[in-house]
Amino acid sequence: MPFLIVTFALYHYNSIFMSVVASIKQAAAAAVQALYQQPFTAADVSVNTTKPEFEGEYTIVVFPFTKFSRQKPEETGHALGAWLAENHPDLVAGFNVVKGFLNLTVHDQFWTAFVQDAHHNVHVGQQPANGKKVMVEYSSPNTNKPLHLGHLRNNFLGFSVSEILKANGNEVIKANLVNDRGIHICKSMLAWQLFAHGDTPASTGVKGDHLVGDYYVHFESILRDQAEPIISRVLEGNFKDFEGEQLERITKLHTALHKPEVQADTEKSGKIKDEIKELSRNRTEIMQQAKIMLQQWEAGNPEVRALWQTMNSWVYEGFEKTYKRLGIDFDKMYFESNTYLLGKDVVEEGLRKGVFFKKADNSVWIDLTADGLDEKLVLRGDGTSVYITQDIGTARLKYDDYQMDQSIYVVADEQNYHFKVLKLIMQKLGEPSADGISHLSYGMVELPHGRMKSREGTVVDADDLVEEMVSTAAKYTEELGKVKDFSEEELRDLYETIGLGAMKFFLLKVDPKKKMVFNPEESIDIHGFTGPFIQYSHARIRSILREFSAEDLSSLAAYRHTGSLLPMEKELIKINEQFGEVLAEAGRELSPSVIANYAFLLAQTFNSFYAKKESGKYIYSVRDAESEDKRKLRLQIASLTANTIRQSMKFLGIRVPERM
RNA sequence: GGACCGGUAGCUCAGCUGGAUAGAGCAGCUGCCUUCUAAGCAGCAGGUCAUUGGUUCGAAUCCAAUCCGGUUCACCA
Repeated sequence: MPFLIVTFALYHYNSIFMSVVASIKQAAAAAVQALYQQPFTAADVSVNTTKPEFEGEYTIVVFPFTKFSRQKPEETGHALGAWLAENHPDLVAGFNVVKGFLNLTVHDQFWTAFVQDAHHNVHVGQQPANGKKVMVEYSSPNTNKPLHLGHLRNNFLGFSVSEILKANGNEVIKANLVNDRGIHICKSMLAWQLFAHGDTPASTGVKGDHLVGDYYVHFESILRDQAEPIISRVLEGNFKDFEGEQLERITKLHTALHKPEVQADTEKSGKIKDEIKELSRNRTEIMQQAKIMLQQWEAGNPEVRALWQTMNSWVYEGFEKTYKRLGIDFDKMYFESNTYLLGKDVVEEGLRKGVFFKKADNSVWIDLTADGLDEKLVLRGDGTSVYITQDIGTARLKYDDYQMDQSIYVVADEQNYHFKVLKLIMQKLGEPSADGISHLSYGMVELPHGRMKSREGTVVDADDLVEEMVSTAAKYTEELGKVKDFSEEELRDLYETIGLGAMKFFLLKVDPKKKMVFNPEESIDIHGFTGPFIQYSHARIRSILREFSAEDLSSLAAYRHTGSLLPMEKELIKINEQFGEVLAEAGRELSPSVIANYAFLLAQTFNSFYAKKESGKYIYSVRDAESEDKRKLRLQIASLTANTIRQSMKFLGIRVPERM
């Protein structure tokens, strides 16, 4: 019979302990093997938390066992419960069976041992190193404009997932692939050249990324002005702005637009109009100039390169400030100006291997129709790269740099198709990095009135938003007046902690794959399922602990409660004990929202514990506990809860204050 | 049209590897500050889990079909 490792000795914070749920599962699997000689593993056992109306903490569903027990569910439950109570008396103190559910009462000693060892353990719930290396690429901004709301979800997700993976024992490399070249930055450069009269961040006092972004906006407005007459000419049937292939295309579009079936279909006609717009924009003088500038950049024109260097450096200075304020960091920066030519050699190899094929115009393709996708271009006829070519090359570069087991791309769900294709191509090429590629796809952040559109000026700027969140936090805090003795510096730090906490929590509490609506009023809320609620709960616990001396608190490490536990004492310890499982699940699912939900439950449970009143008395009072033993136990529980809240928020990238 | 994602309370979301009477927060309504921090707590009210069918001891959860919303299917990045 396989013996089980469920002893108190395991509860030492530098050793790996098994969670209660895992222990129960393993014990139950052993029970089934012993009682019914069935090969049953822990993973096959379904364990739930016991509903409050029944006695016990965890419940084993026994229906699956009745197949081979050949007994009624009740009888099977009793047999299983009796076996567990006899063979694991340390774990199972008692049981009852209701229909097909075996409710187990975990031995109080299990809980008290956990509190003793975990209450001051800053590594609670974490896993030791597992030897796996994971790269998380996130943020990946363009250098022509400042970060916006969409980037915030990306940044917080990427950072949080990285921290969660670290806590699960992985070595994590946080990477940022900056899109620092291309037509977009040339637009900013050109507009700056034409209109800035030499203005710099230093001369204007404008943050670098915003200054560059302002000229991008300037470019776009001029482009709009120049494109308008061309568009109207086209709509009137005057194509004098076009020649060659473009003329052919625009003529076709114009004809199509006037077909009655297209006129009736607003979606179709809208698409055609969009294409006409796009073609017209390309014919404007300013766009032509920008394109020339891009060619000069590619040819290495020293003046263009110098301007590019300068303006990018302004942007990086701005980004640096924003990242720092957000509490976001990276281990490795990649720049597209270094990677945009990569991938062509891989395509050559693929061509030789027969993974790709050439068309008559010399363009290179891959046929993915067998995989339910389309044919996909990987190299243009003139030998230049497309988006995916770069990504193929960059994937190889990253792997050459780090040989990681997994490479996670934090990118919005618009690009699901792209990453599916990328992984497939890498697999067909037999690249060692292929199987580790995964796309952490997240839904777009929308505003109450719809999607953000930069051309319509509905983009929410990240810096502005942070500023607004922080000042709102300041306003609330001042109204409550609880920290009047704080210094200027302490106050500023507190406002940052709360404002950013509210924003990060708001963006992380929802399942990443769901698109979300960003409602400014709700995101600033501090009540209910919010960051500040959890921060407040932490501050309150710290305030309780502050009543006790350092000696009092340090003596807790040697204390183990031996009496029985009251219901909410047990409940709180139980929830704290689940943190390890929660952290593991968040790692498996790459989902910070799992932790956000957990942290809220924990804070909420503590608040109930704190406020529980019977006949006018606070029955879980720490200070006025009914005995010295209970006082110590509750100090441990309070300390444990503050610790778990702090840790869980840390994995979301959110700080918790001592007072607020 | 194909592929992928979503549809759970008035609103925003948990729950989805099948388990007991579907949970939170917000908004609405009641109470509770001579309290270890009321940014809190306790309670009331609010549901055809998009629809239909199937699988089984058991379905919000799995399967199929349908309906609605989104994204995508560029020699843009």
